[in-house]
Amino acid sequence: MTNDQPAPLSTDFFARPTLTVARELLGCRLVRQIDGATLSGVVVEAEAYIGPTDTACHASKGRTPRTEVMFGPPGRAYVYLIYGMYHMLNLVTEAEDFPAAVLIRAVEPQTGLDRMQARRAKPGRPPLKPAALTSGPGKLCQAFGIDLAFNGWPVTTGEQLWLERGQTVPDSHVATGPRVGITYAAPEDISAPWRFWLRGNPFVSG
DNA sequence: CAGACGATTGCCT
DNA sequence: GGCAATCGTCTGT
Repeated sequence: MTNDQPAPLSTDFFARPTLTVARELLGCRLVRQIDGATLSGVVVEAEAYIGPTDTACHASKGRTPRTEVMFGPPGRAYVYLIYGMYHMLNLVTEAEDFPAAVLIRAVEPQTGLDRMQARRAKPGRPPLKPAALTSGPGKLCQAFGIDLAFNGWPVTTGEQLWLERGQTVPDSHVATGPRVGITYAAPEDISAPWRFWLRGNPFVSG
């Protein structure tokens, strides 16, 4: 039978080197089904966190209840709470028992912007501009309704939360640089160019 | 069990 | 540009 719907990215997609996955996630669509609506956005910024020797990676401090998901099979979500208020969405990569993940830092909203607006709105404040809806890891989780309930969620089944291959992004459109907010890490990890984004895209967190 | 802190955000000066 | 918000997780007593 024919099927016009794009398939969710598979386990094989995530079971590769984390830098490769982070780079190739650019241009892919993040899709969320919630309250009978479909929200989606194109990934425009992502960061790689790679294994036990990467001191910026949570799992470098060992296997704990929180980091357990990163030691598990690829293609699952690693979601955690930061500063008591914001959720971060990561996708587990590489082989089982090698703890690594890609942090989705920003998406360009495509569908369901009104729902995102409603989720992000603050009482007594003017409506947010589209560029403010999902231009940060905490923002996009709030806009997409992603919280700790999704920790460990398989993003390869096409239910509730998944990714789809999008338009191929040429290397000339990709910029790389150091990761954001990891001042506690070792100098060589702070300077590693493991952040990827679409050059000039206004939805990048900056 | 107390205490420190964080892969952020948004309000305030 | 400074800084408070707010809580799960981890460390050390």
